[in-house]
Amino acid sequence: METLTGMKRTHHCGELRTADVGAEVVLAGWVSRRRDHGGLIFVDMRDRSGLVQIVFDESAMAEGTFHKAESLRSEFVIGVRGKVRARSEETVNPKMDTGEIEVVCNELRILNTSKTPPFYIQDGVKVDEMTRLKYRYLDLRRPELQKCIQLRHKVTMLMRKYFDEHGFLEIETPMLCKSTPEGARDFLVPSRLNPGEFYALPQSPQIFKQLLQVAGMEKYFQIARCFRDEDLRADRQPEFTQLDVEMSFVDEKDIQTLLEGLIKELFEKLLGREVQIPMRRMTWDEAMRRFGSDKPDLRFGMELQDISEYVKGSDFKVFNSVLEHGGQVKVINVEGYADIPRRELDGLVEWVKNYGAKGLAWIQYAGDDFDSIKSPFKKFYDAETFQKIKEATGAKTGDLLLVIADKPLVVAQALGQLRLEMGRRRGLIDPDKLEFLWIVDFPMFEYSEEEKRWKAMHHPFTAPRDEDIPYLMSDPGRVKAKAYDMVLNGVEIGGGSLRIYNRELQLKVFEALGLSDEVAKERFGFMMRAFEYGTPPHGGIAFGLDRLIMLMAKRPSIRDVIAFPKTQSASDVMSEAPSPVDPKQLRDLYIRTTVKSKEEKEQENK
RNA sequence: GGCCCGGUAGUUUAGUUGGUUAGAAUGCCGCCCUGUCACGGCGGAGGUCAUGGGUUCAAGUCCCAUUCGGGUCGCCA
Repeated sequence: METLTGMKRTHHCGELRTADVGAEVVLAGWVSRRRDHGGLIFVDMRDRSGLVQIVFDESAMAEGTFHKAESLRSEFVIGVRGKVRARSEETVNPKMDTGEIEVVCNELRILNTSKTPPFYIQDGVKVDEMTRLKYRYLDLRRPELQKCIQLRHKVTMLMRKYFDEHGFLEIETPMLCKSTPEGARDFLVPSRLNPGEFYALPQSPQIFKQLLQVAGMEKYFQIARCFRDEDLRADRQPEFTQLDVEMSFVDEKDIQTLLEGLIKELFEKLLGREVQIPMRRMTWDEAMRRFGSDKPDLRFGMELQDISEYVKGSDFKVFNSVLEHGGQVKVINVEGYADIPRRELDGLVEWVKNYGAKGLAWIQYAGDDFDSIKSPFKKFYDAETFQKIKEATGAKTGDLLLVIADKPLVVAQALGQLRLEMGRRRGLIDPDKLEFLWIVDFPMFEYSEEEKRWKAMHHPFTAPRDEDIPYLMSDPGRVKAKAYDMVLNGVEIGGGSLRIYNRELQLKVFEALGLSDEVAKERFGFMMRAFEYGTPPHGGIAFGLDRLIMLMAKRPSIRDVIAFPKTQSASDVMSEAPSPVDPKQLRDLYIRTTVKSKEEKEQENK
């Protein structure tokens, strides 16, 4: 094994160009590929800047050096001293950034060898994700993942600069916190010094950032790690990072404008994409009505339309019963798809059931006359009704209406999802578009059927609209909150609100949520005490950093922009966390487990 | 917790109604090769068919359970 002593790196591989021809350079990096022609060996050498071709010419170098070059294998770590040379016209490689030059080696040091890697270190490799995760440090060598991690760095650097320039202080908040079971499940941390008691890892720094406003910090931000012990998704990890912001003496507009400015800078400076500000705003009610979602994807139309008034009062029992019970009948128009295969329709009927709908109907306007219209409820209505629906929805001959009848929330959910699915299937979604918007006027509460009580839609510190305060107890469903989400292409990337800063109002909201004085005091007493000492009006927002970077990098999974992500079962296949611990560790923590270990279960099965 | 998809050389995979020695590509190893860039030529090694059980004369293939990975519903204030 050799060292770098006396060999100081002068350049990075990927940055060499024709302008460097003639220069004596020293490079360090990995062997990406080796092409051995006998007396002539080419090596594609890689560092984080890219690739460059190194030439080893037997006739033009020391015998020992050439011999060493023959022993090179994939992912060996090497140091190369050599001269940059222009390639002759026929040997230029237009596919490489450095393809017009090559480096003729005159000194080679093998700094480390490598086992043959389990997969190519190359973009676009088709490898099982588990293998990639097990060898994450190799996967991360691939240029496309290097770019993701580099982008992430640039994003956080720019965020820090932006907030610093706007007078914000970056302040760290504790990782060991008080557990507040309202909301997501907490990760718990046992306390050795306080037997039987537990900390929780923060689901977000929410309470602390509000207390920092009480503390007079006025403008706070943090790039904060958060933890939620819930099931994972392609865009959800048990630990994730959020850009957390809170400020005093502001209104919604101030916060939205600040964040619009940040997003604009991020997309323009890092991606060269223009962002129009101010962004459009849409109320939650409108978004649900038109798109069936509180995070509508505005890259295409196909809006939900209500046809209840045209189909009511017929002999069709399904619609009647829905309409009599406060439901609605809504449609989306899949343009030009009246000739949808019956098999696909049947598939969609099953598909919508995943989203709570009991079924799906349709109208196929296959031709201009009544005879050519196909619909499962055709026999219950006359030609005029179908004509009216056609006009009201703006459907044309050749179009397909997909119909869902149910309670408004179910219609929104199922038809909203169906809209997205049909948008994808029909290729209506332009992947290059950027459609930002703010969703505002969220409901303050949503009713939990499971728990038979009202729950905070955002969180219990969100301020209700002033005019709705009288209805907090009498009609919680009509209370709207001073809350807002930023949505990009159908993905919620950030959300925030103005907070309650009045102690009495906060207690009232706790009451509306069914938290008894005692429970509220036990969980949030320290916050209520703080609120007795001059809390400024304040509000803030949090952005999902991982999700934002995933979208910026156009990656299908959040895992691609996190250096060491977890699998869907929240484990790390590389380090094999979580794992059983030594019984002594548990004794120190006064913890006795009743769960059988994996090993014990295996023994039992045998 | 529910539903769906998947696990076959290092990697990506083929494998028919259950039937001979599980086939290919790539990677790997050896030899040859001075202009390749997915270099080429010749030769070679490499398989717990995820695990356990069952059906059968016979299981990669059929059945059950488990496990791991992925997607999703619930969940995610």
